[in-house]
Amino acid sequence: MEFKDIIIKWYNENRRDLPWRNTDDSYYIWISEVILQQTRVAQGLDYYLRFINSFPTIKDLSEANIDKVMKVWQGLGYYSRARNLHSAAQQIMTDYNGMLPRTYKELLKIKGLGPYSAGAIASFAFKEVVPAIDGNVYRVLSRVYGVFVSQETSEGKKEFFELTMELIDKNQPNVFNQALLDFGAMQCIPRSPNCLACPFSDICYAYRNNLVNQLPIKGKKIATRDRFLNYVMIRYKDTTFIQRRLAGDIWTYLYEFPLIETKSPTEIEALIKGSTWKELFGKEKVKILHISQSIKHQLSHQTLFVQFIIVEIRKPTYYLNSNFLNVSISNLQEYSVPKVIDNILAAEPTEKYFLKDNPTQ
DNA sequence: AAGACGTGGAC
DNA sequence: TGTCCAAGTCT
Repeated sequence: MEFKDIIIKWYNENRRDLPWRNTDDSYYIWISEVILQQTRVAQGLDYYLRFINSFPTIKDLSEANIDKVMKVWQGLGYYSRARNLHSAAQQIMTDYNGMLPRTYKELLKIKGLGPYSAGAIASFAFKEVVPAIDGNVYRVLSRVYGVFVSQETSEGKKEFFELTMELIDKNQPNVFNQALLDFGAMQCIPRSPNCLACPFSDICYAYRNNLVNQLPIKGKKIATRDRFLNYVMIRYKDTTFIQRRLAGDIWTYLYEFPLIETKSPTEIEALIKGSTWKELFGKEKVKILHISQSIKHQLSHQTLFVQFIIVEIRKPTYYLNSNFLNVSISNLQEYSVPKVIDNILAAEPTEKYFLKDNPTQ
């Protein structure tokens, strides 16, 4: 049996039943592919269901408020995906007559779709004979065929693309590509794969040469830096102040409380003396209600130390009113916030500082 | 071309 | 506890 026959046979016996595989609608396949970028099925499944329920068509998505889209995406990470989906939907309405383009080449022009996703959509939805090469495919092919060039180099990308084109089943590229994905995700897994139960064990280069743990060749790891985020949750009557994060940093378009970022852990006394505090509050009286513990939150290449300072004011400054959104505490949940803020709001009963009968009032 | 961009599960 | 890394893309 050829490679394609073995992997498709394995797929027919082991495939996962996933909602985006029970549809031919390219919109749903598109959404699923974007959600699954760098994201496990278990993590993305609920988001997929909520997303297509909230935005059933491209038109719905294109007409939706970006804040609503971000709210549905809240907690999933890599938020540029949600922004790109939204703007791509508008791009498709104006430039593509409301229909997702049907070829790999045209799909590459859609915001948020790179070589993998364009190949996945082109093959899954439109049966185009084109590879859909992701981390799973790199891993399977590098092991079975002993490919030692890193996938991150342009040389490696070319080599894997050509190898996949040789192996692909031209009569059913959709089944072949999905089979390769599932095989990598379920059988040829990164650590401790069960090679004894593998249909390729007799031909697998890595298994025969005891190199399963050395392949695929992985790039260098990235350095992480520390950041210290001091959030000032302001109580003004039954409202608080938030702002939307701008582009150029983490969490673009998510909301957050007034932020004082420092280069090192900083005591409240120092924060009060700083310029941001003076900007926020001017000469108004500020009553400290609560200071939370510092929460450590790990991003892919930043270690965040996040602290909440809950304060009460009698009168907002002009600066506060003009630079922040004044929202009722009961409406706070309508706004998309980073996971770490959501976690703190859930863990600490912050609302109690906003209750009318609060003894501190 | 290399670094930025989230989060959570597994070991 | 720390490290890896998962259906990648963008700049």
